[in-house]
Amino acid sequence: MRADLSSGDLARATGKTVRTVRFYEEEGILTPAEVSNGGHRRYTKDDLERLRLIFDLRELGLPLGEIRSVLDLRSGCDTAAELAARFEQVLVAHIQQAEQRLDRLRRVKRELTEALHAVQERLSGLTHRCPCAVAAMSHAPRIVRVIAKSLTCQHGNRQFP
Amino acid sequence: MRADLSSGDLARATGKTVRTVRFYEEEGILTPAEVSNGGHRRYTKDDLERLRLIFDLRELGLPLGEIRSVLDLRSGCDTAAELAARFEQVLVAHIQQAEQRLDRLRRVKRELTEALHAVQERLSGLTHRCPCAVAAMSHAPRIVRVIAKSLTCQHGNRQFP
DNA sequence: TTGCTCCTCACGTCACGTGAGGTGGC
DNA sequence: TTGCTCCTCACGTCACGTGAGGTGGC
Repeated sequence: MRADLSSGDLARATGKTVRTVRFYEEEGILTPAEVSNGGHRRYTKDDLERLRLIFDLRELGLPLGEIRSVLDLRSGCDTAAELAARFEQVLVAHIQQAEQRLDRLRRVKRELTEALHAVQERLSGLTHRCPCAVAAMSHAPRIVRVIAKSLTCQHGNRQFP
Repeated sequence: MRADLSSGDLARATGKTVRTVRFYEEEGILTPAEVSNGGHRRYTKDDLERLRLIFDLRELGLPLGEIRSVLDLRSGCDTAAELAARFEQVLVAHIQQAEQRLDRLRRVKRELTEALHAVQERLSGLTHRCPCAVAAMSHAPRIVRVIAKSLTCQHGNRQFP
């Protein structure tokens, strides 16, 4: 397999920086396939795939140490069967991590969306063109309540400028 | 409103550490409602809500600087209408952020799930009880391909121990 | 009075970012 | 030969973690 990708190519292909690629090398999780006489690194398509996997696992919130142990799954396994079992174990654990993150993110997105709708509905009425009116709603979304605490208007008991 | 929550209460209620709460105070985004004579902080229920919002926005990947500007939305707005407009703008932007994160996470989770199924299916057959057999599949999931690169077995051209 | 919690420094860490100054390669 | 990319230090930063040593409050 040809090693014809530079560190800049990896950075462009993944949307990250050259520094990040270099840092992963310092941490021992992505070694270039070749290094030229002048010190320029050369990577293969497989290295790019490995890098993409690293970013995927980072997206799940895994620290580099855990990612290293996933990538090094083989060492520490004496038989193919043991490797297969550990592989399955790792996959199940990280799918769970992904689910938990997804649940939290979905909840946050739902709250923000509810806030947006509440703000848009209330502000389309002409009577109260101030967010404090939205905050006064029963069951106003959290972000509306919190932002409203740090402000007031003529309808409240403090003054909005 | 009674300020009867300690920093430890906030930590317990959110599942984070006291140090994090203190750090947010250092950064000026969560000030205790009261401080006792002996220096002990006291927070209200509203402070807890504010803290929860901060964690929600952190979940979206917002840095503390941006969170500060969201919480300080009021300052810099001269009229209620301007505040409402900015509020809407911020909500739309952060809902988009959440969608992008959700998309990436869903993709990663799907890949891990496909990998798990591939590993389980292939390994239930008795012919090839080694993950290298899974990696040989057409369109094997990325994590399988990458892990397989750093290992081999009797079926490959290198040796699995 | 006894614990448990809380306090204040202050240094450590993780995952990079950001120049400064110099060289390689199509 | 001229740029553009890549290189190596090396210090900075962001969001906390982690003790050490001391005090507060039900």
